Amino acid sequence: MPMDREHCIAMGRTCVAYNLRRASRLVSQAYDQALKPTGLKVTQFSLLVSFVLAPASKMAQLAQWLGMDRTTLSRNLRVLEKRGLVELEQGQQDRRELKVRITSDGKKVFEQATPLWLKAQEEVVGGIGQERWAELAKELRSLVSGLK
Amino acid sequence: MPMDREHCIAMGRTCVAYNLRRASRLVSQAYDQALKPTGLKVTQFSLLVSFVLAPASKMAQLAQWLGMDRTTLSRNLRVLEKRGLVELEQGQQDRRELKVRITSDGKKVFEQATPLWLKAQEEVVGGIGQERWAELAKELRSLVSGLK
DNA sequence: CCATACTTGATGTATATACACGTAACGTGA
DNA sequence: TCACGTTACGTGTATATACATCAAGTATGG
Repeated sequence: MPMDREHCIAMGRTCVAYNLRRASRLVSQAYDQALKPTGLKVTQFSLLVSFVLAPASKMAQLAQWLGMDRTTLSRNLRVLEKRGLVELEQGQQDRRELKVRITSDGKKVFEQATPLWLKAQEEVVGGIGQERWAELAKELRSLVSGLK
Repeated sequence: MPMDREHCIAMGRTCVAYNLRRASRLVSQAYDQALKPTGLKVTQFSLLVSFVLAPASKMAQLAQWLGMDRTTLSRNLRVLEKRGLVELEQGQQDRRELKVRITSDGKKVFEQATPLWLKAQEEVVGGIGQERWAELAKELRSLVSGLK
């Protein structure tokens, strides 16, 4: 395998991991900046959204849905728990299970964060327009639908 | 700001940060898996590519190009340096500057990694096809071109 | 020449991420 | 009922990421 300049340029332009990671670094920074008044990072905001969508869901299930390792979700949850934004409850039938629920404090912060999220969203999407982003998002989901 | 189900579904489908982060988690896992025999993660492979492309470049410059915080690059470099894949050299004129150069060991690992990278690349891109990915990548770059 | 502002990179701290491995609880067949 | 495999989650460890802050070198106006 050659290591010449042309080859490296081609890899930089085409590598899916590199291009996605770079984009997500930059985009996450924009959202984190916007959410700063709430003390939330966009990762945490996304988790709150998923708890509202799927209340009292099991962690493994949630992790699968988020395309995230179980243990990653576990640790990300602890951060929100420490801040009192979510509660973990042991399952009734199966005592191994942990159900996650957003607290009233969590709801408050979430509602405070939503307009800030929207501002970041508009700023970022504004670069290419909603239609192009909708198409892009669809393609992205298609790209990763076969993985894992 | 409402917190109803519809709203949350819409946020999940449209949030740029969430969709990019999710995609990059899944994609990175695929590449990391493929690169495992080399002990490299795809982030490290990408760094090696950039050192070949821009030999002896300054860290701040490189970080800017990679859309990465200076301090992130600094720490990621240390990992490669510990493994002896890159060397850091103090600048001649400006003693603050650090120039990064890939070592011969680094080249060896890079050449070993390249066919494995290609395999992951084909697996991931295969899901949608090269043309659609090329278009997608262009849109992605356009999306983030205004940030930072 | 020097005080000061600016540049370059490193450190402290915190979160995000995943793999390998460990532990407790559940289910099941003998 | 109990031994064993399976399932659900946590821990240890390592890397990735960024912000706030610090230290040192450089540039510049006086």
